[in-house]
Amino acid sequence: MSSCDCELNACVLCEARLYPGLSSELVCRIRNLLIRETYSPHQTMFWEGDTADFLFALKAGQVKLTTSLPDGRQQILRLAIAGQLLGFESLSGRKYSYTAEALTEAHVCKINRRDLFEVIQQNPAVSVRVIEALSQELEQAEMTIRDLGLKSSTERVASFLLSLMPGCDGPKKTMSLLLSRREMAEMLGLTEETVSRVMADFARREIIENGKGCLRILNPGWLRAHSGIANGLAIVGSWIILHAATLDAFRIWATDFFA
Amino acid sequence: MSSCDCELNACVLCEARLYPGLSSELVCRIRNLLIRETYSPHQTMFWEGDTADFLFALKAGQVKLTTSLPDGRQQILRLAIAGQLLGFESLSGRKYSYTAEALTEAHVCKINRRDLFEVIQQNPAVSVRVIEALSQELEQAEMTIRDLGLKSSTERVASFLLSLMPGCDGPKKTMSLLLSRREMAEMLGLTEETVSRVMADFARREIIENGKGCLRILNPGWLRAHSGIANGLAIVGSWIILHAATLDAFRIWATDFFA
DNA sequence: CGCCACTTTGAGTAGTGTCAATGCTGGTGG
DNA sequence: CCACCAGCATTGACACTACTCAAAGTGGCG
Repeated sequence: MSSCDCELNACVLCEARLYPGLSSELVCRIRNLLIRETYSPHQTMFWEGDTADFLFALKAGQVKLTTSLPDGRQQILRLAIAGQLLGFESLSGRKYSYTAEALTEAHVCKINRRDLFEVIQQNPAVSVRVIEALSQELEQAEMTIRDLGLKSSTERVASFLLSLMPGCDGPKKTMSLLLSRREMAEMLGLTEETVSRVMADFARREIIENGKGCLRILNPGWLRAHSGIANGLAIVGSWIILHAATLDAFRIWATDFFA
Repeated sequence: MSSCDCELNACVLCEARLYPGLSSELVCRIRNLLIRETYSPHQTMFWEGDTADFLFALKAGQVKLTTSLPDGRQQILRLAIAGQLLGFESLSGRKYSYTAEALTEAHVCKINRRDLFEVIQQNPAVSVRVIEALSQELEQAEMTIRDLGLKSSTERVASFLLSLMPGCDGPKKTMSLLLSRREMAEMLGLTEETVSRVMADFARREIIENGKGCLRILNPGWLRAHSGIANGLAIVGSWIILHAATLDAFRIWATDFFA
């Protein structure tokens, strides 16, 4: 595993644990099919509509994926982060369905269609990994559909801000906001002005505090309560889940109803 | 291939061409891992939040996939049609991220997690097929995101109606509309009343003609022109494409500009 | 026949989009 | 060094889309 010139460990396609039972020479041979590239901020990795020759694995950095309507209206599909794969269209030789633009410096490795096919055919473990990555992105996309279909502007901005926080509700520390108001708007299906108004409103209520390119969440609880995901009463599949705080109100309603 | 009791050909997981080079006995063994089921209209195949034990392949019929916000607002993610796979969450043993409800009588076969894993590990061709299915659904989901983020109510209804037509712009023949106004609204991120108004408007302008549960598109051209996908000028990636009709207007603008 | 679910339509309004003006900041060129 | 400019953000006034609430029409079914 150390006899060749491949040095990458952060890439989903490169990780040794993907190739269980393979000799280290073989692993290195696979690794050598990968092309390393670095993109600087604002640089475009590929354009929507270009023929999809490569599958990209993002090792570090953030990438913005956008698509457009013919008249120029633009939508950000999602922000890709380290560990994700871009350009699955390459597998079936279609065209990229979105434009990928680096937001930060971005380190990727890419693999061309033919090589990818070979690797997948020969290494079931890789296929499984790819399938899992794809299915998680699909699930994520479906959550976005739900949000765009159902949520108000306030809820959209609130859940967007929460999505920037690293999972856990850690201490209210400053984090970087790579997107401009316009880009946030393009991501949330709103206008620049609406986003600006909502953000300004949040700042006035001391829910957030925003500097240039950075942001501090002062009251994550408020955001959660107004992000449309936690309302005291949850309907999940065939289950109705009541938050303790809601229960009293429900009891009153119920006694009234059954009286 | 004919010596066992498997009789299915319409299912992506069952098709013999997926298993090139396998003996017919082996193909039959795989086929025997599949469980056939039939659902009647309005029957629920699985609920959002249930543990995902099975991957479903839809052989015939249409299925509605919905997800909800905790307060009950509901969003239709998409309509699944014959040939598609549902419930990829089963692969990683997660929970279903949506509820699947049959719109018509639906024939499926399902396979449990353990068996699925085995088939995938042993048959690269199956993996590739699954990856392609997934990546197409992801692309479809991304188009939905774009539409919900950017389009007006008229554009949403127009493109929805077009999506019901079988690709080609055939003769204006009657087709079935399985969704109620409420369901169309839940799919398009609108309200029942808005959808009703737009549809009534289309009918008054003789763009469509609607009976109960069916629909005839009289003027597909108008719909295309107002679906946000064809405006004479297209910006695709780094390319600017002008429709001939737009070219004159552009020339005028350009001469003016460079004067 | 009445009931029910679904659809259509109207009136009024809340929430966003549109347009325009202002201020701020960082970069550029004289 | 400063003047200038372009881009970004904020804010206000206003318009308009789509939502809300309400009422009435339609068709199927027991």
